Amino acid sequence: MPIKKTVWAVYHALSKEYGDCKNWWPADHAFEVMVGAILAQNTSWACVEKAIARLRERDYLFSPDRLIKVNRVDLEYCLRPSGYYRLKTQRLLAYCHWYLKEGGYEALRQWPTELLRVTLLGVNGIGPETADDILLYAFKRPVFVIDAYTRRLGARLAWVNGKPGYLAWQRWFEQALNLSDQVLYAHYHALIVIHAKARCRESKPVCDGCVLRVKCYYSACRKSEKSTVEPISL
DNA sequence: ACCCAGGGTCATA
DNA sequence: TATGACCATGGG
Repeated sequence: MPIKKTVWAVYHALSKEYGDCKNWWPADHAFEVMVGAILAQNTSWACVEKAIARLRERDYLFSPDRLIKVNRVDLEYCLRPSGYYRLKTQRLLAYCHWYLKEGGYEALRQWPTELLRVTLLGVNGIGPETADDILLYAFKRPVFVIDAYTRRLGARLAWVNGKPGYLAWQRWFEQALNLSDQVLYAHYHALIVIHAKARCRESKPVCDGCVLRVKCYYSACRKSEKSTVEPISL
């Protein structure tokens, strides 16, 4: 089987296992997605939800102009459960100021994806993955999100060689799928994360009569073991 | 007591 | 350009 076809095989297998992942990124509106994307940096979603709950209780989530007026200590208190709370308070405020300056969702939704992406990257605290989370789940743009799980999956299936950078990973997935589709990308990313968190121990066949298997990629390999990890045979 | 989380920035070499 | 320190709380 051609390597790139296996990308579709994995998608179909995971899709069969976990369904359509409807509303995997829970949020009432686009701005809430953006807040979640910043809070989720290197943090488990359960912790993010606690912070979101605190924000929602105080009715801070509805709009950025509400958020920037909040007392800083109060905002830090809300974000505490999500970790890096001082840092994330800073980042969230920086993001809100940029967002308002540019005219909010109705204005930004008109921007072409590439311009929106580079501008997002210019906001302090917004890196490539956070920017793509926002583009994909808030602005509904067809960008494939690359996170740690995606890299591990790609590495363990020997889809890639060496250590490509973020954009190279992204290009690889988008070209392998050969279909620029926001719904597909959102679904695939959700499936990768859900399957990782399931901590599936046993290798399992991805399709009938196909030797492709997916091992657990929840945690990173220890440095001492890195050289011993075998790529899954195809 | 570890290890890890739906990362990003900044200082060094 | 490529590592490393740092950010910080919470769950397994």
